[in-house]
Amino acid sequence: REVNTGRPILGEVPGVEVGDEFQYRVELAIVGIHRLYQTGIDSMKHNGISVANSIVDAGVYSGDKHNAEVMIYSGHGGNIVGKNKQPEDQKLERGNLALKNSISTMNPVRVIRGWKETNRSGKLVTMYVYDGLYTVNRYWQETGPHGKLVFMFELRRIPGQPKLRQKSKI
Amino acid sequence: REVNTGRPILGEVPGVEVGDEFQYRVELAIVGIHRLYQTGIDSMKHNGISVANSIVDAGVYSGDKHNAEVMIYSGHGGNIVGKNKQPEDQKLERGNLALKNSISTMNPVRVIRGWKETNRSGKLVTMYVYDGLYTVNRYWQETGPHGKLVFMFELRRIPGQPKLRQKSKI
DNA sequence: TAGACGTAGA
DNA sequence: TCTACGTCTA
Repeated sequence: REVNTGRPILGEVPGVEVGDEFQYRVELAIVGIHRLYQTGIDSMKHNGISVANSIVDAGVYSGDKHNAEVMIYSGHGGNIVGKNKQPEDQKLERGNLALKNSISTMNPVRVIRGWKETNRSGKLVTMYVYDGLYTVNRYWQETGPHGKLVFMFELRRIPGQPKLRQKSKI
Repeated sequence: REVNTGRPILGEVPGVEVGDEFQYRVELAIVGIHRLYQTGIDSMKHNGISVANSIVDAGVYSGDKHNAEVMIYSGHGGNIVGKNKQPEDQKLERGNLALKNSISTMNPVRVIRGWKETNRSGKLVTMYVYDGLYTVNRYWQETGPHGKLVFMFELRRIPGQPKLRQKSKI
């Protein structure tokens, strides 16, 4: 089967339900809930402007927080993670701009959460779970640990969706 | 299905035949003919020394040549491809050392060849084909276009294998 | 911890 | 052309 069948989707993706788990980013791309292999913020043109349609929160940025209703998500860029790169202020472009635009358009954003766990082979694997639809409430800038500006986005889970309950481990 | 079931294999991999085609590097890892996602040279310990068990020739290095019987393959390291990196002399380590060791052990090395083609959707995709088993005959150093030393390996296809004939396009 | 002939989308 | 919360082995 080909990766990325069809156009990017805003909102619910047919056949994918809250709580569905995946092991690889490529699976997210195949089922269509997040097309990008590495990038955390996926975006698309909607009525002429770029809006976010999905994000992956792999829990790698210290500023990120997640509870049942509200999550705080860091923008990308500025090489926060990168090794031998100089950190820079994040810019309001690409995914960051898309997330900002989604505040006014109030479009649903799919949220996928990732975490690490040890499978029965004793191997550390990354797991991803589809958390459901969120809207973006607001954004601001913070100074990161490296002294450079980082965008922060607050998202709120759209009410009425099934509660997220992790399936049995492996 | 998990990536990398079992231990690395030297020589033929059950279920994989000359001419079998793949679209993604991850598929090579899954079937077990080349475990590494990006690295061109896969190696393993055999009788205590590191030998090469498979290589992927994606045709990206100008020094590489391939005909029906003999192929010339560049070593890795030195950031030949990298963008904003300074090129360096390649070192006789990792995959380069493994390929050199395979000269004296005369162990079979699986060769996978890659190329780019346009599918019917008009999208440029990379394809890989399993070419069969080779032995490493000799190696030497050359000065690359960037003025740094590059290892070159000459491999010869083991006789008696089916001829490689590409399957029909898509 | 770092390296590697990856991938797709902007 | 370049970015990106990848993913593996050593």
